Amino acid sequence: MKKKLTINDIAKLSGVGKSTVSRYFNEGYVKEETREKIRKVIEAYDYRPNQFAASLKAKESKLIGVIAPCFDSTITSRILMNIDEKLISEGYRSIVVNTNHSIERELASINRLWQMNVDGIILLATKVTQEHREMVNKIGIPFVFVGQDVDGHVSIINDDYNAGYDAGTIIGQSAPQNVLIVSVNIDDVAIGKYRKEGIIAGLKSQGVSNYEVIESDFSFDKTRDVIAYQLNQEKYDAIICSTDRMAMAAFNELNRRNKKIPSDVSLIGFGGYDISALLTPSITTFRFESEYAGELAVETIINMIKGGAAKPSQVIGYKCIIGESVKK
Amino acid sequence: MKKKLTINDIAKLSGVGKSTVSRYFNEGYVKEETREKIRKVIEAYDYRPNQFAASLKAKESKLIGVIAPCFDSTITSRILMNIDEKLISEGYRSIVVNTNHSIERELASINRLWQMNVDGIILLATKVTQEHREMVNKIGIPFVFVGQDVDGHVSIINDDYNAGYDAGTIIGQSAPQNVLIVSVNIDDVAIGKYRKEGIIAGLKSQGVSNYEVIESDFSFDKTRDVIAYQLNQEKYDAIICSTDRMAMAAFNELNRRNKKIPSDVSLIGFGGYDISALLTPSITTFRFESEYAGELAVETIINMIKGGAAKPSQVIGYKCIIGESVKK
DNA sequence: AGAAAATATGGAAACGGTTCCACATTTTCT
DNA sequence: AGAAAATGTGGAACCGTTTCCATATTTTCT
Repeated sequence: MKKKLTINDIAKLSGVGKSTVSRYFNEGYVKEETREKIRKVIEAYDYRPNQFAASLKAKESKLIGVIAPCFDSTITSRILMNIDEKLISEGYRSIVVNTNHSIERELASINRLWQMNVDGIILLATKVTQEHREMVNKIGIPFVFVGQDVDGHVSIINDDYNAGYDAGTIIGQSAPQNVLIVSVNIDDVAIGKYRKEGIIAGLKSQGVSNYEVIESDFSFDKTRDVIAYQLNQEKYDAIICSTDRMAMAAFNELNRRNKKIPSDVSLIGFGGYDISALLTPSITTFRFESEYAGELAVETIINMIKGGAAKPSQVIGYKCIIGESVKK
Repeated sequence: MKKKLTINDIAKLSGVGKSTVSRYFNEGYVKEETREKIRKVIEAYDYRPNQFAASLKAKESKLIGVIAPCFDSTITSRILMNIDEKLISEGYRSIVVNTNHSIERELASINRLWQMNVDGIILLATKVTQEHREMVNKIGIPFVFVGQDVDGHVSIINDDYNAGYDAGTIIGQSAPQNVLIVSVNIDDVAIGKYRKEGIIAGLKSQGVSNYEVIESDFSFDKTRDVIAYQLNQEKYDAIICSTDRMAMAAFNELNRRNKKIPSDVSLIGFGGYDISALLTPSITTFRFESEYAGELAVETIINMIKGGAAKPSQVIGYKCIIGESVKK
């Protein structure tokens, strides 16, 4: 393993002081002539300054920590990709951490990122606890929550209530006899509360009051079990699922029971997963502008880093992708 | 923003030298009594040593760079998740970078990670160029390729030929008249060459020689277009797709044409995506042991870091997940 | 009991950069 | 032309750690 060159080596090789080389990289005064000498050496040896050493003395590390609950959700990867993209275009780098839905690992990750001197942290949140708030206050670096509204903190949130309302309305318009709403624990306030409340309000707006709410988690298997159990108890002709993955579980269970969508049962989901469009029939779903969420998160955090005042919470929109899964 | 404490502050606060505090963290001689004093201070102020500063002096950064072509593939997130998991359990951290399928960004990422002093890099590879080889040689840190066999370098590879062979055999046993193989560019040697060659050999083993190979990329849209075009030209009663996403494109196109699977056309894919099982009919697919690939990659790279001799390439297995998409 | 080994500790020198400062050279202004 | 301003440069200090070394102190051995 060849030894890595340092700024000192470059300085010697090009016959200038190390501070001049440093300035070369950080836009300080360097004469064109000197600049050229340094450029040649750097190119010849393909030298790159060590980021860690740089951020040790400089206040900025140009590093943003991004914490995600998982990598295997369409939405998550969509946001992640856009955060990454935008971050790079703004001259930052990202460190992505996967917590695999563990709250402890989430908190531990915040600490680890902090140790790494990141300039800020973006958290793709599902459940925000008191501990989160305390930790955010403690570390005192710019922090942006995506997906959950955390009062007193900066967050980028989906317009969950209204998307829910629209979904409820669409299902309501199909004049269902009995609606099953598959939601999640209220710990996830955005989905378990706002989205759900929107759905219910939407249904009511169409005069539908015959509905039942059951709770699942985001997993396919659990959701299918929960729905299967519920379908054994009672008859439904419409199912509203909190995410597309959950809608897929419903889809699967309905297929298994030979229920036709939408003639027997209408189905609707949230997320705008690509696959929703692939199924036959395709599933009506709500797609949040996650690309925009990623971008906005980056803009917001960079603004905070630069000392700008941040608005506490910003809402991103959605659009309905109409499929064939709702009865006319 | 509260000022971050340094090891010096901790040393003063607990009345010991900073080297003692350092030893406290790095298992050196510290008397139980002293240890206790330090522990108290650290806990009171919730101090954590700055990783960057640490890795500046110490040879190890305990950081592994992981480069992925995207985040939105089932396989990728599966591998990523396991790499992460295993890395943490081994006392390392990962820096995950998404290159969004851009070769330039891939090369740039290698450089960036190198600048960050990572102890090693794991690359989830699709296409490996000469530049890759040169760069790997240049940076001289442990490097593991996952998914592609790179001669002279360490790689973890799928048993593509045999999986292909089995797929070919299964389709071959259904005695098809005319088979369409949807492959990818040979730049992706693993899939575009070995997997394809395995498929063809498998078909031949069952006496099938009536097949055609077309080329697509990994995207849904392109693949559907390519298949649609081909179906306009000729009649096929079996389609073998190189990935499940591509199989989904075929699925979609066949549905659109009212072709029944498997009675009109048999369909088979690779990857073991969850959704393959959800479709009706479910699609027969080959699932590589990607969890194991992740683990193995980590074991291998840590072994290399510790100076152990690494075997050039290790093959991971697969299993066939039988669906209902192949005619008996 | 005395020597050798093991345990404990703090000071100082790295690590590879950035930045402050003092000073030299060039350009611009009146 | 001379002063002021802008440009250019190198040395030294510093960022927050680890590690080497010198030096105590304690334990173990013969």
